[in-house]
Amino acid sequence: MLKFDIKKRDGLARVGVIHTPHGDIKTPAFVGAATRATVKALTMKEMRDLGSQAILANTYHLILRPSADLIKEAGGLAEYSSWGGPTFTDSGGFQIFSLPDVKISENGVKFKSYIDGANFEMTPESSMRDQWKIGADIHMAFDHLAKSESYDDMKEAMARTHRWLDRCIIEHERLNEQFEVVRDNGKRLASEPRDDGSERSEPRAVCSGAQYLYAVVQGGTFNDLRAESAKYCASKPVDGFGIGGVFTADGMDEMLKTVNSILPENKPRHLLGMGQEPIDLFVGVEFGCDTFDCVGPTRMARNGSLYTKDGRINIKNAKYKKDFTPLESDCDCECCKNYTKAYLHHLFKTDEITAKVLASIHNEYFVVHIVDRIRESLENGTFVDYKKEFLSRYYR
RNA sequence: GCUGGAAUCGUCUAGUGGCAAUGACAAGAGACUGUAAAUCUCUCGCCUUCGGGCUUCGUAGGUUCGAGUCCUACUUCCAGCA
Repeated sequence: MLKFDIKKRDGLARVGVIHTPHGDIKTPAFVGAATRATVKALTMKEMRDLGSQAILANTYHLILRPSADLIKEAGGLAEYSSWGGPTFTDSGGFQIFSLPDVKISENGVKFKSYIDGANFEMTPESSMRDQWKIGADIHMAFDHLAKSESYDDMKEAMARTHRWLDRCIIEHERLNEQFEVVRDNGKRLASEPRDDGSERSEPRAVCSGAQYLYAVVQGGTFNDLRAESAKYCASKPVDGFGIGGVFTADGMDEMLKTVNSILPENKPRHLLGMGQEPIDLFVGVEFGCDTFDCVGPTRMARNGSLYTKDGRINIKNAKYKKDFTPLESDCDCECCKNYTKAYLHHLFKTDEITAKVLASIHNEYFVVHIVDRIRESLENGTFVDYKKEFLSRYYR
Protein backbone atom coordinates (compact mmCIF):
# COMPACT_ATOMS: atom_id res chain seq x y z
CA MET A 1 0.00 0.00 0.00
CA LEU A 2 1.06 3.51 -0.78
CA LYS A 3 2.05 5.24 2.42
CA PHE A 4 0.09 8.41 3.07
CA ASP A 5 0.45 10.29 6.34
CA ILE A 6 -2.12 12.87 7.26
CA LYS A 7 -0.61 15.58 9.45
CA LYS A 8 -3.60 17.79 9.92
CA ARG A 9 -7.28 17.98 9.04
CA ASP A 10 -9.67 20.87 8.60
CA GLY A 11 -13.10 19.66 7.61
CA LEU A 12 -12.60 17.59 4.50
CA ALA A 13 -9.27 19.31 3.82
CA ARG A 14 -6.08 17.71 4.97
CA VAL A 15 -2.33 18.25 5.04
CA GLY A 16 -0.24 15.17 4.49
CA VAL A 17 2.68 13.43 2.87
CA ILE A 18 2.53 10.82 0.13
CA HIS A 19 5.62 8.61 0.37
CA THR A 20 6.52 7.35 -3.09
CA PRO A 21 9.55 5.28 -4.06
CA HIS A 22 10.96 8.37 -5.70
CA GLY A 23 10.42 10.68 -2.78
CA ASP A 24 7.77 12.39 -0.74
CA ILE A 25 5.01 14.66 -1.89
CA LYS A 26 3.82 17.17 0.66
CA THR A 27 0.12 17.55 0.11
CA PRO A 28 -1.88 19.37 -1.00
CA ALA A 29 0.34 19.64 -4.08
CA PHE A 30 0.07 20.72 -7.67
CA VAL A 31 1.55 18.09 -9.99
CA GLY A 32 3.10 19.30 -13.23
CA ALA A 33 1.54 18.03 -16.44
CA ALA A 34 4.32 16.28 -18.35
CA THR A 35 2.18 14.52 -20.92
CA ARG A 36 4.99 13.36 -23.16
CA ALA A 37 7.45 12.94 -20.30
CA THR A 38 8.26 16.61 -20.44
CA VAL A 39 6.63 19.71 -19.08
CA LYS A 40 6.32 21.68 -22.27
CA ALA A 41 8.92 24.43 -22.62
CA LEU A 42 10.57 23.58 -19.29
CA THR A 43 13.56 21.54 -18.26
CA MET A 44 13.31 19.26 -15.25
CA LYS A 45 15.79 21.48 -13.46
CA GLU A 46 13.50 24.44 -14.03
CA MET A 47 10.62 22.38 -12.67
CA ARG A 48 12.61 21.50 -9.56
CA ASP A 49 13.75 25.08 -9.14
CA LEU A 50 10.23 26.45 -9.30
CA GLY A 51 9.22 24.07 -6.55
CA SER A 52 7.35 21.30 -8.33
CA GLN A 53 7.17 18.11 -6.30
CA ALA A 54 5.85 15.66 -8.88
CA ILE A 55 4.95 15.29 -12.53
CA LEU A 56 2.24 13.43 -14.39
CA ALA A 57 2.81 11.84 -17.79
CA ASN A 58 0.35 10.24 -20.16
CA THR A 59 0.40 6.57 -21.06
CA TYR A 60 -1.47 7.11 -24.31
CA HIS A 61 1.12 9.55 -25.63
CA LEU A 62 4.11 7.59 -24.43
CA ILE A 63 3.10 4.25 -25.93
CA LEU A 64 2.82 5.94 -29.33
CA ARG A 65 6.23 7.47 -28.88
CA PRO A 66 8.77 6.46 -27.67
CA SER A 67 6.96 3.28 -26.43
CA ALA A 68 6.56 1.88 -22.95
CA ASP A 69 9.28 -0.68 -23.58
CA LEU A 70 11.81 2.00 -24.35
CA ILE A 71 11.03 3.90 -21.16
CA LYS A 72 11.36 0.68 -19.19
CA GLU A 73 14.72 0.10 -20.84
CA ALA A 74 15.75 3.61 -19.84
CA GLY A 75 15.00 2.79 -16.23
CA GLY A 76 11.51 4.22 -15.96
CA LEU A 77 9.90 7.60 -16.35
CA ALA A 78 11.73 9.37 -13.53
CA GLU A 79 15.11 8.22 -14.79
CA TYR A 80 14.38 8.57 -18.50
CA SER A 81 13.16 12.14 -18.14
CA SER A 82 15.82 13.12 -15.62
CA TRP A 83 13.06 14.22 -13.29
CA GLY A 84 14.16 11.81 -10.61
CA GLY A 85 11.27 12.57 -8.29
CA PRO A 86 7.75 11.29 -7.78
CA THR A 87 5.77 10.56 -10.91
CA PHE A 88 2.22 9.80 -11.94
CA THR A 89 0.87 8.42 -15.18
CA ASP A 90 -2.57 8.97 -16.51
CA SER A 91 -4.01 5.84 -18.04
CA GLY A 92 -4.94 7.15 -21.47
CA GLY A 93 -8.62 6.94 -20.57
CA PHE A 94 -9.09 10.64 -21.07
CA GLN A 95 -8.02 10.32 -24.70
CA ILE A 96 -11.00 8.06 -25.38
CA PHE A 97 -13.08 11.04 -24.61
CA SER A 98 -11.00 13.71 -26.27
CA LEU A 99 -9.81 12.11 -29.50
CA PRO A 100 -11.78 11.62 -32.70
CA ASP A 101 -12.03 8.25 -34.43
CA VAL A 102 -11.81 5.85 -31.55
CA LYS A 103 -13.74 2.59 -31.43
CA ILE A 104 -14.88 1.77 -27.95
CA SER A 105 -16.01 -1.66 -26.85
CA GLU A 106 -16.30 -3.47 -23.55
CA ASN A 107 -12.86 -4.88 -24.10
CA GLY A 108 -11.14 -1.55 -24.62
CA VAL A 109 -10.46 1.16 -27.15
CA LYS A 110 -9.12 0.88 -30.68
CA PHE A 111 -7.51 3.88 -32.26
CA LYS A 112 -4.99 4.81 -34.90
CA SER A 113 -1.71 6.44 -34.08
CA TYR A 114 -1.83 10.09 -35.05
CA ILE A 115 1.85 9.75 -35.86
CA ASP A 116 1.89 7.00 -38.47
CA GLY A 117 -1.65 5.63 -38.59
CA ALA A 118 -0.70 2.34 -36.95
CA ASN A 119 -3.53 0.50 -35.22
CA PHE A 120 -3.52 0.38 -31.45
CA GLU A 121 -5.80 -1.13 -28.90
CA MET A 122 -5.75 -0.09 -25.29
CA THR A 123 -7.50 -2.19 -22.70
CA PRO A 124 -7.51 -2.03 -18.92
CA GLU A 125 -4.88 -4.77 -18.93
CA SER A 126 -2.69 -3.15 -21.57
CA SER A 127 -2.86 0.22 -19.85
CA MET A 128 -1.71 -1.40 -16.61
CA ARG A 129 1.13 -3.19 -18.39
CA ASP A 130 2.20 -0.03 -20.18
CA GLN A 131 2.06 2.02 -17.02
CA TRP A 132 4.04 -0.67 -15.25
CA LYS A 133 6.71 -0.46 -17.94
CA ILE A 134 6.71 3.34 -17.91
CA GLY A 135 7.25 2.91 -14.23
CA ALA A 136 5.61 5.93 -12.64
CA ASP A 137 5.04 5.66 -8.93
CA ILE A 138 1.31 6.22 -9.16
CA HIS A 139 -0.89 4.86 -11.95
CA MET A 140 -4.44 5.71 -12.88
CA ALA A 141 -6.96 3.01 -13.61
CA PHE A 142 -8.09 2.92 -17.23
CA ASP A 143 -11.39 4.73 -17.13
CA HIS A 144 -14.07 5.70 -19.55
CA LEU A 145 -15.45 9.21 -19.83
CA ALA A 146 -18.99 9.69 -21.02
CA LYS A 147 -19.65 10.68 -24.62
CA SER A 148 -22.13 13.32 -23.48
CA GLU A 149 -23.24 14.97 -20.27
CA SER A 150 -26.56 13.16 -20.21
CA TYR A 151 -27.44 11.07 -17.19
CA ASP A 152 -27.68 7.86 -19.18
CA ASP A 153 -24.29 8.34 -20.82
CA MET A 154 -22.71 9.25 -17.50
CA LYS A 155 -24.18 6.19 -15.85
CA GLU A 156 -23.01 3.94 -18.64
CA ALA A 157 -19.50 5.41 -18.56
CA MET A 158 -19.35 5.04 -14.79
CA ALA A 159 -20.47 1.42 -14.93
CA ARG A 160 -17.88 0.60 -17.55
CA THR A 161 -15.22 2.43 -15.57
CA HIS A 162 -16.08 0.21 -12.61
CA ARG A 163 -15.90 -2.98 -14.68
CA TRP A 164 -12.60 -1.83 -16.12
CA LEU A 165 -11.34 -0.99 -12.63
CA ASP A 166 -11.78 -4.60 -11.58
CA ARG A 167 -9.73 -5.71 -14.56
CA CYS A 168 -7.11 -3.05 -13.83
CA ILE A 169 -6.74 -4.23 -10.25
CA ILE A 170 -6.23 -7.87 -11.28
CA GLU A 171 -3.58 -6.95 -13.82
CA HIS A 172 -1.92 -4.40 -11.56
CA GLU A 173 -1.59 -6.92 -8.73
CA ARG A 174 -0.23 -9.53 -11.11
CA LEU A 175 2.40 -7.09 -12.32
CA ASN A 176 3.34 -5.88 -8.87
CA GLU A 177 3.91 -9.44 -7.69
CA GLN A 178 6.69 -9.74 -10.24
CA PHE A 179 8.19 -6.54 -9.05
CA GLU A 180 11.61 -6.67 -7.60
CA VAL A 181 11.69 -4.18 -4.81
CA VAL A 182 14.96 -2.35 -4.97
CA ARG A 183 13.85 0.88 -3.35
CA ASP A 184 16.54 3.48 -3.21
CA ASN A 185 19.38 1.25 -2.04
CA GLY A 186 19.75 3.45 0.98
CA LYS A 187 20.90 6.37 -1.10
CA ARG A 188 19.50 9.83 -1.20
CA LEU A 189 16.64 10.13 -3.65
CA ALA A 190 17.09 12.47 -6.54
CA SER A 191 13.95 14.34 -5.70
CA GLU A 192 15.47 15.68 -2.53
CA PRO A 193 17.07 19.08 -2.73
CA ARG A 194 20.67 19.00 -3.80
CA ASP A 195 23.35 20.83 -1.90
CA ASP A 196 24.51 22.80 -4.92
CA GLY A 197 21.07 22.88 -6.48
CA SER A 198 22.05 21.43 -9.82
CA GLU A 199 24.54 18.60 -10.28
CA ARG A 200 23.43 15.06 -9.68
CA SER A 201 26.25 12.79 -8.70
CA GLU A 202 24.53 9.83 -7.10
CA PRO A 203 22.62 7.06 -8.85
CA ARG A 204 18.90 7.37 -8.60
CA ALA A 205 16.32 4.80 -7.71
CA VAL A 206 15.48 2.92 -10.87
CA CYS A 207 11.89 1.74 -11.20
CA SER A 208 12.23 1.18 -7.53
CA GLY A 209 9.66 -0.31 -5.27
CA ALA A 210 6.12 -1.22 -5.91
CA GLN A 211 3.96 0.89 -8.14
CA TYR A 212 0.64 2.13 -6.96
CA LEU A 213 -2.81 2.27 -8.42
CA TYR A 214 -5.51 4.89 -8.11
CA ALA A 215 -9.12 4.07 -8.97
CA VAL A 216 -10.95 6.76 -10.92
CA VAL A 217 -14.28 8.08 -9.68
CA GLN A 218 -16.74 9.05 -12.40
CA GLY A 219 -20.35 10.21 -12.43
CA GLY A 220 -20.22 13.64 -14.02
CA THR A 221 -22.37 16.29 -12.44
CA PHE A 222 -24.81 13.81 -10.93
CA ASN A 223 -24.25 13.42 -7.23
CA ASP A 224 -26.05 10.11 -6.98
CA LEU A 225 -23.74 8.66 -9.63
CA ARG A 226 -20.73 10.24 -7.95
CA ALA A 227 -21.75 8.68 -4.65
CA GLU A 228 -22.25 5.32 -6.30
CA SER A 229 -18.87 5.54 -8.02
CA ALA A 230 -17.11 6.66 -4.85
CA LYS A 231 -18.62 3.74 -2.91
CA TYR A 232 -17.55 1.31 -5.57
CA CYS A 233 -14.01 2.64 -5.75
CA ALA A 234 -13.74 2.88 -1.99
CA SER A 235 -14.50 -0.83 -1.68
CA LYS A 236 -11.56 -1.82 -3.87
CA PRO A 237 -7.95 -2.55 -2.86
CA VAL A 238 -6.42 0.53 -4.46
CA ASP A 239 -3.85 2.99 -3.16
CA GLY A 240 -5.72 6.16 -3.84
CA PHE A 241 -8.28 7.80 -6.05
CA GLY A 242 -8.45 9.96 -9.09
CA ILE A 243 -11.55 12.06 -9.45
CA GLY A 244 -12.23 12.34 -13.16
CA GLY A 245 -14.62 13.96 -15.56
CA VAL A 246 -14.56 17.36 -13.89
CA PHE A 247 -14.43 20.34 -16.24
CA THR A 248 -15.53 23.34 -14.26
CA ALA A 249 -15.50 24.56 -10.70
CA ASP A 250 -19.26 25.09 -10.89
CA GLY A 251 -20.87 22.58 -8.59
CA MET A 252 -17.51 21.02 -7.85
CA ASP A 253 -17.79 21.73 -4.13
CA GLU A 254 -20.96 19.69 -3.74
CA MET A 255 -19.63 16.92 -5.92
CA LEU A 256 -16.37 16.70 -4.00
CA LYS A 257 -18.22 16.84 -0.70
CA THR A 258 -20.22 13.83 -1.80
CA VAL A 259 -17.27 11.88 -3.16
CA ASN A 260 -14.69 12.66 -0.53
CA SER A 261 -17.07 12.00 2.34
CA ILE A 262 -17.36 8.47 1.00
CA LEU A 263 -13.77 7.75 -0.02
CA PRO A 264 -11.59 6.37 2.80
CA GLU A 265 -9.74 9.14 4.59
CA ASN A 266 -6.39 7.39 4.72
CA LYS A 267 -5.80 7.30 0.97
CA PRO A 268 -4.81 10.20 -1.24
CA ARG A 269 -7.15 11.76 -3.77
CA HIS A 270 -6.09 13.32 -7.04
CA LEU A 271 -8.36 15.74 -8.85
CA LEU A 272 -7.70 14.91 -12.47
CA GLY A 273 -7.13 17.76 -14.88
CA MET A 274 -8.30 20.62 -12.72
CA GLY A 275 -6.24 23.65 -11.75
CA GLN A 276 -6.32 26.15 -14.55
CA GLU A 277 -8.41 28.46 -12.43
CA PRO A 278 -7.12 29.20 -8.92
CA ILE A 279 -10.60 28.63 -7.55
CA ASP A 280 -10.32 25.00 -8.67
CA LEU A 281 -7.40 24.56 -6.28
CA PHE A 282 -9.02 26.25 -3.30
CA VAL A 283 -12.28 24.36 -3.73
CA GLY A 284 -10.43 21.15 -4.48
CA VAL A 285 -8.38 21.29 -1.30
CA GLU A 286 -11.22 22.54 0.86
CA PHE A 287 -13.32 19.59 -0.17
CA GLY A 288 -10.73 16.92 0.34
CA CYS A 289 -8.43 16.62 -2.66
CA ASP A 290 -4.69 16.16 -2.11
CA THR A 291 -3.12 16.52 -5.51
CA PHE A 292 -3.95 18.23 -8.79
CA ASP A 293 -2.67 18.25 -12.32
CA CYS A 294 -3.60 20.54 -15.14
CA VAL A 295 -2.26 21.45 -18.55
CA GLY A 296 -3.79 24.88 -18.23
CA PRO A 297 -0.93 26.78 -16.61
CA THR A 298 1.66 25.77 -19.18
CA ARG A 299 -0.74 26.00 -22.10
CA MET A 300 -1.88 29.45 -21.00
CA ALA A 301 1.77 30.39 -20.69
CA ARG A 302 2.62 29.32 -24.23
CA ASN A 303 -0.32 31.32 -25.49
CA GLY A 304 0.67 34.45 -23.60
CA SER A 305 -1.93 34.32 -20.85
CA LEU A 306 -0.13 34.87 -17.58
CA TYR A 307 -1.35 34.60 -14.01
CA THR A 308 -1.15 37.51 -11.65
CA LYS A 309 -2.73 37.92 -8.25
CA ASP A 310 -5.15 40.32 -9.92
CA GLY A 311 -6.23 37.82 -12.55
CA ARG A 312 -4.82 36.58 -15.83
CA ILE A 313 -3.35 39.03 -18.27
CA ASN A 314 -2.53 38.67 -21.95
CA ILE A 315 1.07 39.78 -22.15
CA LYS A 316 0.74 40.23 -25.93
CA ASN A 317 -1.61 43.16 -25.43
CA ALA A 318 -0.24 46.46 -26.70
CA LYS A 319 -0.53 48.08 -23.28
CA TYR A 320 2.47 46.07 -22.04
CA LYS A 321 4.81 47.27 -24.76
CA LYS A 322 6.42 49.84 -22.51
CA ASP A 323 5.60 48.38 -19.11
CA PHE A 324 9.03 48.07 -17.56
CA THR A 325 7.82 46.46 -14.35
CA PRO A 326 7.86 42.75 -13.52
CA LEU A 327 4.79 40.65 -14.08
CA GLU A 328 4.48 40.49 -10.31
CA SER A 329 6.80 42.52 -8.13
CA ASP A 330 6.36 40.15 -5.19
CA CYS A 331 6.80 36.91 -7.13
CA ASP A 332 9.98 34.92 -6.55
CA CYS A 333 10.00 33.02 -9.83
CA GLU A 334 12.93 33.35 -12.22
CA CYS A 335 10.76 35.23 -14.68
CA CYS A 336 9.54 37.90 -12.27
CA LYS A 337 12.87 38.32 -10.55
CA ASN A 338 14.70 39.07 -13.79
CA TYR A 339 12.42 40.27 -16.55
CA THR A 340 9.92 43.04 -17.24
CA LYS A 341 6.51 42.84 -18.86
CA ALA A 342 7.82 44.93 -21.74
CA TYR A 343 10.53 42.35 -22.39
CA LEU A 344 8.11 39.43 -22.14
CA HIS A 345 5.78 41.29 -24.48
CA HIS A 346 8.62 41.65 -26.96
CA LEU A 347 9.58 37.98 -26.71
CA PHE A 348 5.99 36.99 -27.43
CA LYS A 349 5.54 39.43 -30.29
CA THR A 350 8.71 38.18 -31.91
CA ASP A 351 7.75 34.57 -31.18
CA GLU A 352 10.98 33.80 -29.39
CA ILE A 353 11.20 30.40 -27.69
CA THR A 354 12.25 32.06 -24.45
CA ALA A 355 8.86 33.73 -24.24
CA LYS A 356 7.26 30.34 -23.68
CA VAL A 357 9.98 29.25 -21.29
CA LEU A 358 9.73 32.27 -19.01
CA ALA A 359 5.94 32.36 -19.16
CA SER A 360 5.75 28.66 -18.33
CA ILE A 361 8.12 29.11 -15.40
CA HIS A 362 5.92 31.85 -14.02
CA ASN A 363 2.56 30.16 -14.55
CA GLU A 364 3.73 26.81 -13.22
CA TYR A 365 5.33 28.52 -10.24
CA PHE A 366 2.13 30.44 -9.68
CA VAL A 367 -0.11 27.40 -9.34
CA VAL A 368 2.45 25.28 -7.51
CA HIS A 369 2.83 28.04 -4.97
CA ILE A 370 -0.86 28.67 -4.58
CA VAL A 371 -1.20 25.09 -3.44
CA ASP A 372 1.91 25.40 -1.27
CA ARG A 373 0.42 28.47 0.37
CA ILE A 374 -2.86 26.66 0.82
CA ARG A 375 -0.96 23.87 2.57
CA GLU A 376 0.76 26.37 4.86
CA SER A 377 -2.51 28.09 5.58
CA LEU A 378 -4.08 24.80 6.59
CA GLU A 379 -1.13 24.09 8.83
CA ASN A 380 -1.43 27.38 10.65
CA GLY A 381 -5.20 27.58 10.56
CA THR A 382 -5.56 30.52 8.19
CA PHE A 383 -7.02 28.74 5.18
CA VAL A 384 -10.35 30.56 5.21
CA ASP A 385 -8.63 33.95 5.36
CA TYR A 386 -6.16 33.07 2.64
CA LYS A 387 -8.88 31.72 0.37
CA LYS A 388 -11.00 34.81 0.81
CA GLU A 389 -8.09 37.17 0.34
CA PHE A 390 -6.75 35.42 -2.73
CA LEU A 391 -9.99 34.78 -4.57
CA SER A 392 -11.53 38.19 -3.91
CA ARG A 393 -8.48 39.84 -5.40
CA TYR A 394 -7.96 37.43 -8.29
CA TYR A 395 -11.57 37.49 -9.46
CA ARG A 396 -12.33 41.09 -8.65
C1' G B 1 16.15 60.83 -74.86
C1' C B 2 13.72 56.29 -77.06
C1' U B 3 11.11 51.52 -76.26
C1' G B 4 8.65 48.39 -73.07
C1' G B 5 6.59 47.31 -68.14
C1' A B 6 4.47 48.67 -63.43
C1' A B 7 1.59 51.82 -59.63
C1' U B 8 -4.44 47.96 -55.32
C1' C B 9 -5.85 48.18 -47.24
C1' G B 10 0.86 49.36 -42.75
C1' U B 11 3.93 45.63 -46.20
C1' C B 12 3.90 42.03 -50.13
C1' U B 13 0.01 40.45 -53.20
C1' A B 14 -4.91 38.39 -56.20
C1' G B 15 -7.93 40.75 -59.47
C1' U B 16 -8.16 42.04 -67.22
C1' G B 17 -15.92 45.45 -67.59
C1' G B 18 -20.55 43.70 -62.93
C1' C B 19 -21.76 44.15 -55.04
C1' A B 20 -15.11 47.63 -50.52
C1' A B 21 -11.91 44.03 -53.91
C1' U B 22 -8.09 37.80 -52.86
C1' G B 23 -4.31 35.68 -49.93
C1' A B 24 -0.15 36.12 -46.68
C1' C B 25 2.35 38.94 -43.16
C1' A B 26 2.02 42.88 -39.71
C1' A B 27 -1.43 45.01 -36.25
C1' G B 28 -5.68 44.74 -32.51
C1' A B 29 -8.55 41.51 -29.33
C1' G B 30 -10.48 36.87 -27.44
C1' A B 31 -10.45 31.56 -26.14
C1' C B 32 -7.87 27.57 -23.74
C1' U B 33 -8.86 22.74 -17.32
C1' G B 34 -6.47 14.08 -16.72
C1' U B 35 -2.32 18.54 -23.91
C1' A B 36 -3.39 15.28 -31.59
C1' A B 37 -2.67 22.91 -28.52
C1' A B 38 4.52 26.50 -30.33
C1' U B 39 -2.93 25.87 -30.99
C1' C B 40 -7.61 28.00 -32.36
C1' U B 41 -11.23 32.11 -33.19
C1' C B 42 -12.62 37.10 -34.31
C1' U B 43 -11.49 42.24 -36.14
C1' C B 44 -8.56 44.70 -39.65
C1' G B 45 -11.07 51.78 -45.64
C1' C B 46 -14.55 55.29 -42.76
C1' C B 47 -19.37 55.73 -40.37
C1' U B 48 -23.50 52.91 -38.45
C1' U B 49 -29.90 53.11 -34.78
C1' C B 50 -26.14 46.58 -37.67
C1' G B 51 -30.54 47.52 -41.99
C1' G B 52 -27.32 49.86 -44.20
C1' G B 53 -24.69 54.52 -45.56
C1' C B 54 -20.15 56.85 -47.46
C1' U B 55 -15.42 57.08 -49.77
C1' U B 56 -11.66 53.88 -52.24
C1' C B 57 -7.05 50.50 -56.44
C1' G B 58 -0.71 56.92 -58.44
C1' U B 59 -3.18 61.99 -60.45
C1' A B 60 -6.65 64.31 -63.90
C1' G B 61 -9.94 63.58 -67.71
C1' G B 62 -12.72 60.23 -71.06
C1' U B 63 -15.63 55.71 -73.02
C1' U B 64 -19.67 52.80 -70.72
C1' C B 65 -25.99 51.43 -67.73
C1' G B 66 -21.55 50.10 -64.92
C1' A B 67 -14.19 51.10 -64.65
C1' G B 68 -9.17 48.62 -60.03
C1' U B 69 -9.90 46.47 -65.02
C1' C B 70 -10.72 49.93 -71.51
C1' C B 71 -8.83 54.97 -73.79
C1' U B 72 -5.88 59.83 -73.29
C1' A B 73 -2.54 62.94 -70.69
C1' C B 74 0.45 63.61 -66.61
C1' U B 75 3.47 61.89 -62.21
C1' U B 76 6.62 58.30 -60.11
C1' C B 77 9.27 53.76 -60.30
C1' C B 78 11.61 49.44 -62.95
C1' A B 79 14.04 47.10 -67.24
C1' G B 80 16.41 47.38 -72.03
C1' C B 81 18.57 50.58 -75.72
C1' A B 82 21.07 55.24 -76.46
